[in-house]
Parts: sequence; structure tokens; C-alpha cells
Amino acid sequence: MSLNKLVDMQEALSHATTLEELQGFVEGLRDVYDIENLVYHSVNASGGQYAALTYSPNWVDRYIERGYERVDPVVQGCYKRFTPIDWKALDWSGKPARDFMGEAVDAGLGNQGFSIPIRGPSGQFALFSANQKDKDDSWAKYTDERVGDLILIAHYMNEKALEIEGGPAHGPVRALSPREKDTLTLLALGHNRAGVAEALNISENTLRVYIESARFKLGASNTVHAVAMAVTHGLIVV
Amino acid sequence: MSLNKLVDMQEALSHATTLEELQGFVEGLRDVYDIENLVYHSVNASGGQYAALTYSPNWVDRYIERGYERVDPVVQGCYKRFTPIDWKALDWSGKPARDFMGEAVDAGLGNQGFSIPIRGPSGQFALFSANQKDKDDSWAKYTDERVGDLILIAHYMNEKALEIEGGPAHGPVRALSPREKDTLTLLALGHNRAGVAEALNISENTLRVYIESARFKLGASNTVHAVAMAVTHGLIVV
DNA sequence: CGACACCTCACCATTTATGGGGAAGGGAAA
DNA sequence: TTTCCCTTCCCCATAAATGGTGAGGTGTCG
Repeated sequence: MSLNKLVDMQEALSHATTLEELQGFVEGLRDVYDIENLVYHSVNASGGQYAALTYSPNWVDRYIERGYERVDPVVQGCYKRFTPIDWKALDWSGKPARDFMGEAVDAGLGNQGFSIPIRGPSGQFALFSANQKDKDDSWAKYTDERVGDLILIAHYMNEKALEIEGGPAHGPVRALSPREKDTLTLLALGHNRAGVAEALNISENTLRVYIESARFKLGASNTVHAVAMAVTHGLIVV
Repeated sequence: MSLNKLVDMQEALSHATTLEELQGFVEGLRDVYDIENLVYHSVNASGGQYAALTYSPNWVDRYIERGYERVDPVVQGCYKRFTPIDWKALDWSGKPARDFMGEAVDAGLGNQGFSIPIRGPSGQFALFSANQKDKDDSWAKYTDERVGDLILIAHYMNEKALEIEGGPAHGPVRALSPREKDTLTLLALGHNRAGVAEALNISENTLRVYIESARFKLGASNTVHAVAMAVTHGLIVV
């Protein structure tokens, strides 16, 4: 059923090289999936935000201006989750939350919604949401049918957004040798040199060679730097 | 097509309260989806690992004993990704990687595979993989048809695993004060104590208080450990 | 075969980090 | 108001990390 759509989607995404094109992609997707609103919203590890969405610019401006992300149950609820969720299942019990939804509907949003939280390396977080004015039963049918597609799209889109935005940001780092990874991993876990040397069954002298070669490869100025870089670049898993 | 299966799956998962039951769930899933092997493997932020899988115990033991996670292109490749990927698209160019695959096939694994990386809050990372002995074209057809289901299952399973295991499991990490964050951030960027103290315009003595209080809060055994923990827990952004 | 990367070990002098102690002012919460 | 926490500063002795250099063996790839 959805395979053709998905193939088209990937095809369209593969050519995107700017964030503006992602905006166009989201708008196209809205037609393909016959839905009123789609939103991709990314918050990277440094707090930088980016969104590609089909809400009215007025609503977006108002949202940003008044800092509604601090009230919005979708954002607040999804930040702690990592599986898709229907907006009905979120906590709307607070008065600010209900007022917010009232305003949102006035601004043209639908009453139904469905969001997919996405997480990338290094604390990156994004939300992909579908929104529509609909009755409960037909909305449930709609989401049941498309949730699989939407999850895939959300992830591909997030990958593309990160590729565009964050790609060449952090410079190239040479891969570490197995021993170098072992060394940095154990250091990151809190062992000192003597402990690491013992754990790896090598002399502390040898260990130092690994630390220094890792430092050299990463362009790090000391051990702390090297370990931090290895962690943030995903070279070691702690 | 897959809706009934998914409903059954969620139903089965909702009753799970122990990690052992997840193991049983994975085994059941293997039959439902007519695949040779399924693997759920989670690494939480504290380095704790948990797996529910259908590989032979011998292979699992061998994998752990020899630290194959450092060689396995599936683990290494997926850690940097966050969209599903076929194992063929991974980097198998190194000799250790090829040797590893040879051993894996000898141990009964199929030659084809497909993995879904999953990320949760606070650096939690998991992999959900499907594995089978198959030809390229029929495997491509299989994955195309089921990738949507598998992604959903992977996410629900990860949610359940974290719910069971996660809650109060990984020790509480107290929030860092602004000065402590500044300190660890600059240390992570490669400055030594003197440099950080100068950058923050405080004495090196004062700086030490921050390092030690941060270490204490994080339960870290030294500066390297504290910085690594702060990075992996997303307390600082490097 | 030769280049190259990797793993292993050693020594020395010096710089740097750590552990543990004490102290004082400011602010916020209870 | 009292109690925390945050911020800032100081001292000392000891443990640990660093910088630089040298050198032997293994394995892989062209």
C-alpha cells in the first residue's frame, strides 16, 4: 500500500540539500498523506531549533513569542517518551494546557494529533507530528493505517535534517584502534591509568602510548579532552 | 495486513513485567514474523546491558567473552545512525569484521540482517535486529514488507524494557550548578585547570571546588569520569 | 618486499591533579 | 530565622599524569 509513497518520499528527500527544501518536502507530504498539518521540529544538543511545518505563520510566531513549548503538552509529554503517541493520551489536565489547545484550535489547528518523538546522537531531539480536525473514530483509523509510514518518514527526515544542518560541523576524526578505544572507554568509566593498565593486562607505559596516540588522532589537548571527544563523536560507548 | 499482528504484539507486551518475559516475547515474535533470529539489545547510559534474543547461547557467550561489540559492524555502524539499515550497507571492509561475520555464520546466524537503532532519554541506546539466511532479492522483499512493523515493535519493546528496567535503576544524577557545568564543559573542550580558571575568571582553588562538587554529585571517581558522565547524560554540551 | 599501522615495553624530569582541610558572603527556600 | 546550596578564596603534602625519546615485534596491503 504505502511502499510507492515511501519510495517517492525517500527519493524526494535524497535530493534535499537545504533546510528550505525540507519545508517544501513537508508541504508536499501533507498532500500525499491527505492530512491537514504536518510538523517536523528539531532541537539539537546546543539548543538550536529548526522547524518545517504547515501551520500558519501567525500561529508559529505566537507560539515562539510566548514560549508555548513550555506549556505545550505535546512537547512536554514527548520529551520524556520515545514511542509515538496520540495527543489524546497526553496530560491536558492543567489549565494552561487547555487554554493553549483552545488558542491552537482558534489558530486553525485540528483537534486531533499524533506525534513521533525522535532522538539522535548527543541529545538531539525532534518531534514529527500530524494534526487534523477529525472525529475520534475516523482519526484512530487514520493513524492506525499510517503510523508505520509516519515513523519511517520521521526518522528519515530527521536524518536528513541532521545531515544538512550538522554535517560538516565537527571536523573529521581518524578512527581509533581497538586498544585505543579500550583505553578511552575504561578511562571514561572512571579508572585511572594504573587501573586501566591492569584491566587491559598491559604495562602503564604501554597504556600511555595508546592515550597519546588517541590524543594525537583526535587532535585533543589532553586526556579529558580526548575522552570527551571520543564520547561525543560516538567513537566509544560508555 | 500487519494490524492484527501489531495489536497482538502490543497486547502481549502490555502484560510483561520482567525482562525474562521480554525474552519470551522475542521468541514468540520470531514465529509470528517467520524469521530465523530477532535480537533486542539495550545499552543504558550507565553502561548496563540487556539483551533478549534468539541466537544460540554459545554464540552469545562467545560474543560477550571476546568483546565482539567492538568489532561488530552492526553495533559500530548503528551507534552513529538512527534510521534502520540493512547489514549489507554497513562497512565490512576490515578483516576483523569479515572474520567476525564468518564466525557468526558458523554459529548459525543468517547472512542477511536488518537493524533498527533506537535512542531513549539520557543516552540510552538499543538495537533491534532481524537476521536470516536468505538471498539478496527475497530478503529485500521481506524487509520492505516488514520494516514498518519492525520499527514499531522495536520502539514499543524498548519502551517496555526501559519501563521494567529503567525507572529508578540508573542512579539519580543530581543536576549541576551553572559554574559546575561551565567547569566541566571547558575541561571537556581540552583546557587544563589553569586555563579553565582563567577563562572563568576565578582562582584555580575555586575551580577545584566545582570539579569536586561535580564529581560528588555525579558519583564520578575522577575528573575524566565526571566529564564523560556529564557528556553522556547530556548535562553538558560539547 | 617495503611501507605503514598496530601492540608492546622502558626511562626520566617536570608539571599537574588530587585528597582533605577550613572559611566567608549571598540567596533562596522552609 | 535557620538551613541549604552556590560562589569564592586559601593552604599543604602526596599521588598521578605528561612530554619526549627510543626500540622491538606483529600483521596487512599494495
